[in-house]
Amino acid sequence: MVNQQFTFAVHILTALAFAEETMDSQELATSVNTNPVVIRRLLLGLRRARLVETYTGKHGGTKLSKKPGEISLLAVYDAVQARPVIAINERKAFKHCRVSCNMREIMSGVAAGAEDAVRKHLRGITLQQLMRKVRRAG
Amino acid sequence: MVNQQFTFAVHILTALAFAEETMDSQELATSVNTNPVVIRRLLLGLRRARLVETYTGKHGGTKLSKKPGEISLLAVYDAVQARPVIAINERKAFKHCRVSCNMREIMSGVAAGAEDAVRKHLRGITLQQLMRKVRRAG
DNA sequence: TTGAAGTGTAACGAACACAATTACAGTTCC
DNA sequence: GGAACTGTAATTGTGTTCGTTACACTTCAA
Repeated sequence: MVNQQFTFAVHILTALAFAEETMDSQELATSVNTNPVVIRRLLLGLRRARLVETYTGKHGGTKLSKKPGEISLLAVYDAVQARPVIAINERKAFKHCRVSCNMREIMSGVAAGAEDAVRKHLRGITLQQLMRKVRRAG
Repeated sequence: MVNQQFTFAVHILTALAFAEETMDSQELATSVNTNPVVIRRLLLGLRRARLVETYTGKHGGTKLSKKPGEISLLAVYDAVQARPVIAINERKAFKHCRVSCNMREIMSGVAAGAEDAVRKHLRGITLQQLMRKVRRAG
C-alpha cells in the first residue's frame, strides 16, 4: 500500500483553510473519505508542527494556526515525516567488491539530491494557491 | 518495506560498468547481497529499456549495451518503473464538499511537479559519474 | 453535577507490497 | 549429452498502511 499521509494532510488543511470555524475529525474524515481516527492521528503531527490548533471537549475541533498564505506544502511534508523518495540499500557490502563497498554512500548522495528537488518544489506552493485552484474549479 | 529496485538497479549497472566481460546473476547478487532471481527480475526491465544485453546458456550473463556516459539515472528510473513520489488519494470524493471534489486534480498537479523535479535531478547523473566516485573513494 | 460531544491514544486486524526462495523449463557451449 | 547459465511462475515471510474498536480524558451546558 502506498503512503497517503501527505495527500490526506494537504486535503485536511485545505478544508480547514476554507472553514470559518473549527472542524471536528468526523467532518474532516467525511471529506477525505476515511475514518476519524486516521484524521486525528494525522492532526497530531500537524499540531506538533504548529500548523493547526486543536481543542478537546464539547464543541472541540481543529483550526489552522496560520494564514493559508503562510503554510507551504513543504511544511506539511515535514510535518508528516514522509518516507524517503529514494530508498537506499542498507544491507552490508560485499567487501571484495569496490562498487558494493561504495554504493551506500553514493546512493545517499543521489537520494539527498532527489529529496532536495522535491522539497524545493513543495516550498513554492502554499495553501492559499490551492484555495485559488479550488475556487477557480468551482 | 521500501521499494529498493532503483537502488539495486543502479548498483547492478555500476558493477557492470566496471566489468570487462559479462557478469552472471550470481555475481551481481553477491555484490548487492541478495538473491540471483531478484537480480534476474530486475535485469528484465533493464533489458526492455535497452540498457543491458543478456545472454542465456553456458557462459551466459549480462553486459551494458551502452557506454556508462550514455546511461543516465533517469533512464534507470524509468526502466524500473518506480512508484510515484507522492501518492494521491484515489477514493471517491464527498460530493457536498468542494475541496473534496477538487482535491484529486490538485494533488495530481503537485505530484507531477514533484515527479518532474526528481526526474530533472536524475537526468543530470550518469553511470560514468558514479564510476568516478567509486574510483576516487578507492 | 451530570450527560453529551468532542479529542488522544492504544490495540488489533485486514489488505497489500516487496523481497527471498524454490522449482523447473529453456538455451547454449563444450 | 551434460554443465552452466537465464527466464519465469509460485509460494512464503515480513513489514507497512489504513481501518476499526475501545476507552480514558476534557469541555461545555443544562
